[in-house]
Amino acid sequence: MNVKALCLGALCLKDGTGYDIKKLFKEAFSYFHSASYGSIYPALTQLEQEGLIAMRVEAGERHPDRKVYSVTAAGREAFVEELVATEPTERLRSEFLVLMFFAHLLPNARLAALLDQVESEYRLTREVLESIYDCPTHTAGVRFTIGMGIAAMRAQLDYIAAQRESLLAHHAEPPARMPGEEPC
Amino acid sequence: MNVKALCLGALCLKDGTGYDIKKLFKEAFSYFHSASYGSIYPALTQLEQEGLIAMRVEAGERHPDRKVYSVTAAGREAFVEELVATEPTERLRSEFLVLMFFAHLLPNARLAALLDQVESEYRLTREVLESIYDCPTHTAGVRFTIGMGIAAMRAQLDYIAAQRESLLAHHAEPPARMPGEEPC
DNA sequence: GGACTCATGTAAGCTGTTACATGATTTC
DNA sequence: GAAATCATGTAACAGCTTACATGAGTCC
Repeated sequence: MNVKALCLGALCLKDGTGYDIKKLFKEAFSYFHSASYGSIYPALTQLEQEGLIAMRVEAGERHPDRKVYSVTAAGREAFVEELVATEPTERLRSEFLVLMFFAHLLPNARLAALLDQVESEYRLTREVLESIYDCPTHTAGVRFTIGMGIAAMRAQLDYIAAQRESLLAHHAEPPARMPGEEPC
Repeated sequence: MNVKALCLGALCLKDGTGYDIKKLFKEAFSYFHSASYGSIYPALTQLEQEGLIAMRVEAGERHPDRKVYSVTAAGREAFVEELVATEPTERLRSEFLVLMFFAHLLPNARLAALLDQVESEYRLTREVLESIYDCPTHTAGVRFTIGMGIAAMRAQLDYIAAQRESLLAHHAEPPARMPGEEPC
């Protein structure tokens, strides 16, 4: 599922502009996907050319002109087809865990700062997700994704809190390793 | 941190071939990063040209010739510099959660199958991580990353188990929404 | 007056994947 | 005899990000 398909999906929920879709990526989608204007606007142009979405211009009085897109019947059908064919893959890309993997190469102060930073980012994400969880307009599926994010954030925060002390205390100690022992 | 930097990092742990590094990505790194041969081999060529790693050929008797790379002093320095300058960003890209977000567009059977599939993938990941957790050669940092993966997998498995019934029971029910109510 | 929000787009370029190409050895 | 593991690489392409370019309105 690329950005194009996700824009189509976003418009299946509600008509909107490229700007609106970007907001959706920053808010509801943010825990599991992201996209920049540089991919959203070209995607919308293409979708329109393919007849999967339709565009109307709303002249602005107190704001710039908006190009409001809405999904067509063909577009809705195409999106459902795409959904059904999509495999539930996941991939995490965490520079934080890369840094932790090589923690023995970092100064203690930097390590402590990293943990602080990530902790506060996780906390913020958790708070944002918690604040939108209870909205009555959410479908069960939407609520499931938000809840999944909250569960992950909580577990990761608990884990960091539990490990912090021992990690900083033992930092820079070489691993206990017998001569000739093979790494596993 | 791109694949090139991570190859350099891998060689800071232990000399090895491109094939060995790919194995590291499939095993120890797999929870938080990935890379294919198509990016690893060109990265090694470049790193060698830059003098950050050195290559020797081990003629194979019972296997193909291997190009074994090892990090140079300059390479080790460059890697530490890169590490210190790296921000602890994270991004998840989950097609699974996209599918769940649009669950109301999927048939019930497909939804149930998705949950089964993801559950068994999480369980497998958790088992693999648990099986490598106790190795005495791990640094504290490496153990932290493995533990983080285990904590996340456990939380996500618990969450799916807790939500499954109600999700499938209420599936396809329209969200309770008052006329004129704005989505949030 | 400054910062933030609303609003749309392009172009260059980075990064990485997939598919292809090859072939020996080892394990079941 | 089949499948998996070991081993190296290239080329085409997908896909996305960053930086640039522009400008009005609104809130503090």
